Amino acid sequence: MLELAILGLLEDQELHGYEIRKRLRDELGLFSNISFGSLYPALSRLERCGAVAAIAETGEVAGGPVPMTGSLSGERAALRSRRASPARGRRGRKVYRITDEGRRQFTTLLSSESNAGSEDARSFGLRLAFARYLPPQARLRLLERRRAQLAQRLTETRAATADGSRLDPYARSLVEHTTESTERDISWLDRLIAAERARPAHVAPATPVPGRTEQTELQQTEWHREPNGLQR
Amino acid sequence: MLELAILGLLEDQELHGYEIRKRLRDELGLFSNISFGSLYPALSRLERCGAVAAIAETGEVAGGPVPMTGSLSGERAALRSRRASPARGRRGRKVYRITDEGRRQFTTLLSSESNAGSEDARSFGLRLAFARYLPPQARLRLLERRRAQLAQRLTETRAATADGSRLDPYARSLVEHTTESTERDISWLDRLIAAERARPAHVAPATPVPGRTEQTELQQTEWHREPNGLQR
DNA sequence: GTCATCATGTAAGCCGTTACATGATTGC
DNA sequence: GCAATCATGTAACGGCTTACATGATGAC
Repeated sequence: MLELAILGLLEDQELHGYEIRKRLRDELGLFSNISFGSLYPALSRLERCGAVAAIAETGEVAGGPVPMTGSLSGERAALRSRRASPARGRRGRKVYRITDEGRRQFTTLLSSESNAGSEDARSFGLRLAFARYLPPQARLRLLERRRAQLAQRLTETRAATADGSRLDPYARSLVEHTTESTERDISWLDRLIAAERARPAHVAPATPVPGRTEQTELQQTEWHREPNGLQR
Repeated sequence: MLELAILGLLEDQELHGYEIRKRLRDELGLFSNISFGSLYPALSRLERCGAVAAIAETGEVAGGPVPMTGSLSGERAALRSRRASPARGRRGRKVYRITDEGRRQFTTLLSSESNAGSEDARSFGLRLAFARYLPPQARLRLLERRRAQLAQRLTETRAATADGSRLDPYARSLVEHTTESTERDISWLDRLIAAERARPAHVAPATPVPGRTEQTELQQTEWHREPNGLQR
């Protein structure tokens, strides 16, 4: 899960850990504030199994300490730009780059429908965020699977709520609000699905392409966002 | 967390494990399908520390197998109604009842503002579902804390998204939808807060009272739900 | 010179999951 | 008789959090 997120971000560009965290938080809103305690170990794991490569940017001299990871990442010692560059050359900032193996893993993770039945909101959000790397049919399946799931939940909730419902006002308000949210999620998905269907099949071939081509198709569809008031 | 949910449900009536799971899923929509692997151990924990008491309803004879848990739950063997009752006397269905100690723990858990800063959606939902057991000021604080949190997240997201935003259409749609959802959550909270403020302070005293009295107050406030279309 | 921010990491633990094992009751 | 549902539990593990430890850089 976290691995998928990291690989997805690295598909676009090289990044260091701290920056990955920031992107996840500010840009995607996924994993709001993922902790370092899970981010760095994840990066280590990815590095260990060859999915990413680190280009150390340490201020230290080559033969220096380079503690525990020394024997593992030592072979990349040649690549460091020893504080030569101008732009805010911070401390031992390890910049990671995705490898071919990493790209392969990313694709596998992204399109894996192993957990087909039960996909939580975060998992779906993550996949959608990187949907541009999916082939069109897989993208459509992702959306439809999620839609079916939400629709089913809604049916079940309605069935359970239909009978009188002796909930107190707080619980009821919660349930109703949740239901409304789910309904909105579903109609949002319907818009996405419609846009996806409207896209000519031949535009994006099986090989994932980073963006641009698809932009027009999606954007000429009306998302009709009205600026709903929030001020207080 | 799970403990809080269980105690909250047991405040209302005696229940057995399987039924607790169902309520959580169908009624509150929280913990959608909590697994038995966490439910039953939680019940055991609660029983071990005296927060709940079990009234065994087993169909087995007293001296029977009663495998691994024998030494732990054996002392309640006296209380079983040996398939005497009429209504669908199922198998060894352990019905749990909350104790005074359990009620004390429930109050503590429910009103604990220890994790004040970061409260996730589920934790908030759970507390709101049992908000009727909170004294009015605590209830208001709960709502306002949540509101503040969402508002802040929104501000941060806007700040991060403001600059151009070179997100691809999928990621952008996701971010926009999330933002809208958060806005709706906030205005929902605003309605709840307003209703809470409108309630005369003397209606509900410090001691939590199960419902009824408060019903009228909350319901005369307009929640204005329009039946938003979902059919397909 | 000291404080906030950037930056990386380890250790312990919580809270939940899946998978497995068992068995009673009900309906066909 | 057999399957579906109800019902309870254990074992192993997963994924993320908090708390801790460290240190560089830049701003005031």
